[in-house]
Amino acid sequence: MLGEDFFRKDSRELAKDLLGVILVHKTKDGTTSGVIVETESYHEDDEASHTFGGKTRRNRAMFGPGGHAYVYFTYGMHYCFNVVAGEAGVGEGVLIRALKPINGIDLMKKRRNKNNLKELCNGPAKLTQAMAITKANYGMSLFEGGDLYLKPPDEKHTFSIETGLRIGIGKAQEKPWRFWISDSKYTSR
DNA sequence: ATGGAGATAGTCT
DNA sequence: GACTATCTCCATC
Repeated sequence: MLGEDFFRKDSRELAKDLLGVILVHKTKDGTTSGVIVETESYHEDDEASHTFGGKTRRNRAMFGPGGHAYVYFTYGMHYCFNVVAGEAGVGEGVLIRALKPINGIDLMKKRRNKNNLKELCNGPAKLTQAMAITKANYGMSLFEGGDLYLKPPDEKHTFSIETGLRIGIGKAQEKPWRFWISDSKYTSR
């Protein structure tokens, strides 16, 4: 499992470091996991960030210390999962946008009601559905032995990282703060 | 392959 | 009361 220090860095740096990392969630129905292949960074100076206007009830987890989960509910039906970055007091984090499924694929198919492997986790709200991440995971630590955690890749594999414009936001779209593994077939677009 | 509308509810002004 | 860090379905090309 990745330790606390891994998360104590700038959100843009963390967004790149999270690519290739494995996200694991254990539930009573089984365990699901996948390789992170697409991320987006958000911080306080970013007009599009939930933390841009300061601390509120909804975003308070992002102002906590790095390595915790920030889960938000949006569009009346979707959850999205973020990894909080940096030091306590700074509101920054990384949105996990897409995964390559590894374990618990049958469970993911059942939860998503889809059979195509590429359709299971190729979007921020899709992966939370496939892995059963909800507001119950809000604020949870990702490095203290809980059911939701991150671990380094099994094997050292090399890949190149591409950077580009963010997706699905109204403000500050022009900021190149989306990162993905360039040859992955499991990204959101 | 691409595009638009609708669903649906929590959060903030 | 408006907006949303989205997805799915159905239309048309």
